[in-house]
Amino acid sequence: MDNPLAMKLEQFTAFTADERQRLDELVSGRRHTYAARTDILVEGEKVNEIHIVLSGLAARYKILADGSRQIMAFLVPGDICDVEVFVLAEMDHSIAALAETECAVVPKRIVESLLTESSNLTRALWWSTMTDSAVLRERIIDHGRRDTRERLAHLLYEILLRYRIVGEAEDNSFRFPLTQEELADATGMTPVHFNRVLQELRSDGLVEFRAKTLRVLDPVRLKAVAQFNSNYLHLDRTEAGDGQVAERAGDLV
Amino acid sequence: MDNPLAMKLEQFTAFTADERQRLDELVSGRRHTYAARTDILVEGEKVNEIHIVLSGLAARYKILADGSRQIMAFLVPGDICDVEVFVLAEMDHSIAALAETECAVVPKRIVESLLTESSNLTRALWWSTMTDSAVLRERIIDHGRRDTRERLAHLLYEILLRYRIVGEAEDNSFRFPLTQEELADATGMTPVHFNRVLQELRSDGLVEFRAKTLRVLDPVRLKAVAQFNSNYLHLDRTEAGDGQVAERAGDLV
DNA sequence: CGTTGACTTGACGGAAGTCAAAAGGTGTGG
DNA sequence: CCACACCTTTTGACTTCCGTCAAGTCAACG
Repeated sequence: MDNPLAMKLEQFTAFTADERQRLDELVSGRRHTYAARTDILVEGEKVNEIHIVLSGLAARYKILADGSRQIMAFLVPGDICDVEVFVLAEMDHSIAALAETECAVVPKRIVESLLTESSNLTRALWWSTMTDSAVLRERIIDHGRRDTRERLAHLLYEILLRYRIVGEAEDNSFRFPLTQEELADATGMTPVHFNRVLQELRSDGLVEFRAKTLRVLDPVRLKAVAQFNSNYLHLDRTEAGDGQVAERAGDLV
Repeated sequence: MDNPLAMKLEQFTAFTADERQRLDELVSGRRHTYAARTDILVEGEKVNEIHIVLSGLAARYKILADGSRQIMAFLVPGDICDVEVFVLAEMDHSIAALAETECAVVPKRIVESLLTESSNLTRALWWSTMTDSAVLRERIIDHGRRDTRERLAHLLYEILLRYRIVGEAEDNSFRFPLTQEELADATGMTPVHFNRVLQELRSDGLVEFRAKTLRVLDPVRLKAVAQFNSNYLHLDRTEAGDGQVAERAGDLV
């Protein structure tokens, strides 16, 4: 099986055969499959393993007092659910599997020993954490200063790139198994209004979203509508020095 | 002079005399004072030092194509502007001093060597980074699912706690030198609407904001209005085992 | 005393929320 | 294999919150 974590981290740096093997060991140990709409981690939980998404789709979320939910981030294959376990006492938010989701479950001491052995892997993990933060910041911009149409376009374009990186959207079409209500919870809209905005993007010929599959029909115009600038995803791999740009994300960056 | 970085990190763990001295060295080297409304770092810049805010107030922001600005985070004394320099090629957003702001400017190799020497300091830096992410997530919730009144209350209460941690808001009152327009850019409102929301909080006897000073008149009710739960700031210092809870933030947590 | 920048107020418009119901899909059990 | 229940998506009518535009006040400062 391919290793989405390694595929993602290769956007940052090249690995030696040994490092690559370490990354493979990381995802080839214990695994757990979470059913659709079940929690992987809940707010307040003390965690002793890290969870790496291998397939499926998960989301960080919080439920407020009035029952409303905000999804703060999506976790696609290759994403790590809980790097914070190394230093934080307990989860400050929950993570749910939106569809059936398989995770590698790695005891934190395994990761710790791996980090002391390879500074390159340590740096790759830092890179992953820093880009996760950049994605959160971009979400704040989405909510604060982009109208709902731009906001949805921006989120979908980002998701497209992230799926491309792990090789799951070769033809700009990928399995995206969630409901409009869940996307509304991520974009800060009501389901009703979300539906109207989605219909706009559809009738403009930008995207198609049917049967749990998202197809981006016109990436160039979608990117323009979103005023998307991919710099915050840090896909340029400058260290490599070979001028190679975001291999798998391709011309969309 | 006191060391706001150390004060903040002590919320996470206790330091040995040696570690404490290392932290003091960190802020006692080269310094730079930035005038109000000048950039500390700009998007696209390649950075080779880290900047630690010692006094004043700064903000992470991005300007969009239509000229609107979104402030994604405030940087108060003790906050680090750019941990990402260790792995990211260039800044994906800008940081501006909102008031006159003094920063410690530390070459990144100094920090790197410090991190290899003390795993406790490394963990403290991780804690700081992870809580920064948690703050970003909370901002997403603010924008996505809280109305403007709750959103402003939430932001102000968080800022109050963060100033208390570094010893600058003993009496729930602190210097907060920015304009309503800047706060509007942080809360995703127009200046006009921001002004009305602020007036509401004022007339409810919750806060006072005059002469660049914010005074929280009724922290208990402000916290209730914001539906504030401080868990995401991770001020509990569980490792210490002495049951000591958020010393300087005190009863507000 | 006039200029400037920040704050405030009012009137109005529009984007998004709310409420309610209908239509379309999907899975399950009889 | 159909019927039913249930969930998701869609549509319509109405409301509300917030943005927009414009003018006016106020304090600081040269």
